[in-house]
Amino acid sequence: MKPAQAVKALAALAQDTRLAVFRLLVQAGPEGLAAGVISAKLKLPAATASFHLAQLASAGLVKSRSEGRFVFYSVELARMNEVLSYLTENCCGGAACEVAPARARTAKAA
Amino acid sequence: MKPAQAVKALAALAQDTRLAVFRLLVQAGPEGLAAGVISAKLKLPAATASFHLAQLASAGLVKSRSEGRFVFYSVELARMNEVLSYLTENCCGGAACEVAPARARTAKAA
DNA sequence: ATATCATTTCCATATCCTTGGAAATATCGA
DNA sequence: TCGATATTTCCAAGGATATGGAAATGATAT
Repeated sequence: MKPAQAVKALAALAQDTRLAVFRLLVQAGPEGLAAGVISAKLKLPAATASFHLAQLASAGLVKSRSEGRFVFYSVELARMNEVLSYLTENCCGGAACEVAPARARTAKAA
Repeated sequence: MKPAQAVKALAALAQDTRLAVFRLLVQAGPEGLAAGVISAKLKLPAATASFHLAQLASAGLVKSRSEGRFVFYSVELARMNEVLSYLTENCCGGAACEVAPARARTAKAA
């Protein structure tokens, strides 16, 4: 996963409404939820929900499937995994993140 | 970790320059790097680097320590861990995320 | 004290993001 | 076909973020 993709995925999750949508879809499982159900559950105007779902989809974090006039959205766990891997590999000391509870000591450097 | 904090941390990382700064600091290890070194390495104006460092600090992802007229920034791995935990617990099917891997390219694991 | 260097704050600008009503599109049922 | 329902696209505010020059702050050595 390239940094640009990681940034896009992180940005997709870095917003209250979208994070709520994503969490809802995680709970919903593989079948996902219809767009209308999502906007109803989160009390969002349809246009707003649609906008955020499009963002999440564009980041590869959710996928959509049409069923009649409904559009079901569900999470792409594989993508989420890639994001987590990216963060673990690039933004922690590798596996160190699990191990080091971070309590650095003072030192000098140049 | 509350959703609001998670959003803030994710937003801090969801920006090219800041992600680059953070990754640089991860590589730098516990001693961190002086603000000037960071802006030099990433070819950023001092004001810009300072702005992004403040964002990261405000999200709790980095901390700063003054040494003379230098200010060293270093990562807060514990915080990063919290973010990863949050994502794993809330944005995957719990442990399910580990189990459903990406068949795309899982080349570099640690 | 003063010149110098490191960093931050101030501020204006440009750009991107979010929101949601209204119109458009698509599907179903009768 | 018509009318109701589901969802998306269009669009226009309003708000939030990013950028970087310039001034302010803080620290050091001489």
